[in-house]
Amino acid sequence: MSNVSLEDIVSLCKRRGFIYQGSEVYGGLAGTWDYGPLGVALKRNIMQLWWKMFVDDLDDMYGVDAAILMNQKVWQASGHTETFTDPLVECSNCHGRFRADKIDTSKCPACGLKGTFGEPRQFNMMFKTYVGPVQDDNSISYLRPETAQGIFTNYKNVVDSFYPDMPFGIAQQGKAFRNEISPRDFVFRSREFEQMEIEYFVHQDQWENAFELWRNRVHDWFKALGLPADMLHELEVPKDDLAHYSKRTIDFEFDYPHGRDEILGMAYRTNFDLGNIQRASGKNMEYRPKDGGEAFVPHVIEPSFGVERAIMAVLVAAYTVDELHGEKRTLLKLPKHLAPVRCAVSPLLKNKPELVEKAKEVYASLKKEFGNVMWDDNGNIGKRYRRQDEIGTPYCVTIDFQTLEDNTVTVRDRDTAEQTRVAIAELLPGLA
RNA sequence: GCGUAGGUAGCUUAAAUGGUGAAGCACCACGUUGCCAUCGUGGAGAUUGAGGGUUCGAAUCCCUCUCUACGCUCCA
Repeated sequence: MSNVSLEDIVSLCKRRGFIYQGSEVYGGLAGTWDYGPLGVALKRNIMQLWWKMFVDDLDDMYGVDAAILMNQKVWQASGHTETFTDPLVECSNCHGRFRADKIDTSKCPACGLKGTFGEPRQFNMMFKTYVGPVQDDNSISYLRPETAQGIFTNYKNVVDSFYPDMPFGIAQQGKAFRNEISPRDFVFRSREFEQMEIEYFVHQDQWENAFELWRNRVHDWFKALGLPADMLHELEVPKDDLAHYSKRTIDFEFDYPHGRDEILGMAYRTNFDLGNIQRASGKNMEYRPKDGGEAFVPHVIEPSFGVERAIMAVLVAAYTVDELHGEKRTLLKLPKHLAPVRCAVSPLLKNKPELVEKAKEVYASLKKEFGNVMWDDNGNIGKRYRRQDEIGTPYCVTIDFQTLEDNTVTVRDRDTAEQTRVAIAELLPGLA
């Protein structure tokens, strides 16, 4: 378990503009969260890092961005339509829940009492909607409950356009929607969330190699997020618990404030999905090796990342309370490439026009270079430092009287609170 | 969805058996302040989660809804 409470994280996120309750002015909407200025910056930094690590920096990866609304046949072929729309009944005594079409509803199979079931209700994890003006069975569509199918449905397109060597992968980032029974634990389980998913296509004989390859890449990812190894755990999902199409799954877990829980999952899904599409669509999903070898329907390794779960882990790992000059201080020790604000610029005193003017110059030049630079002349210099500590700004640049004489500034380090004098000309490369 | 506990200013908390809703921090303005939450003055900010009811009078009592936390349940 981590030593920070979920309450601390939620409070800081709201107070400092990271994450707010969705629809808050109207009393909220369960399972939805809105990102404020700092939150969206952190989120984008994380997603961009992922894209760079797993698409741009690799030779065997292709990116896609599929539509959220998909032909309902996608969800029929994948099994979601069937498995997400069961009629359920609940026992009013023991609260056991059962498929109304699978049991004798006159008696509860769990507690044995009679007449405890009410009317069966459709329990549908997929958000249903109608596409087009006519609302009938043919126009039904769903908000995707996972992004993976958008990759599978484009597998053939990517092969036809690029004819990549096997193995190769397709990556996608995007929203997914699930009507969770009980959203819980801040952004950990919500009804609208963001996934980053990869389907890595291999010949069946190669799946174990690919599994290890991605297992290592996942650990590189954790390292890039600055997550300490002792807060991360691999859970080898027991054979009995595996989905019927999976031969092996590892849940990567993190020590969240609410307990040890999944941060991402990695599954060997065999050729279940492409096989389903081939059957349902009648299109040939076979890959023809360039060397003239036998054609085959590729198997896949699927590393599936949750953005919000990564954000939460990053915040939890970064959240630190220490003591500085006899005062308690809260800081986020975010990796600097993830920090929402790269650096803050301040005049030592805001009522000295010559300091303010010089500081504005420095601010403008840094802003031009990094973009995410914050101007702060509120209160006194100590308060500004503490405020920046709390949002994880790695550096604070202060323009003082010596700056006016020799064009040097002080750069104050978030973690050590140490200050060093740096020539303005050296500032850009120093902060990069 | 079920059970339990809650929701008071941006945050943290006060408000005796129903009787004008406060404070600290944060925020804004002015002054002060030569390097780690200075000090002073002034200001703004709350139909007490929403809606209804009881009452002369409701943050407080009742009902409905909503949101959050915890336990079940659920969980590609």
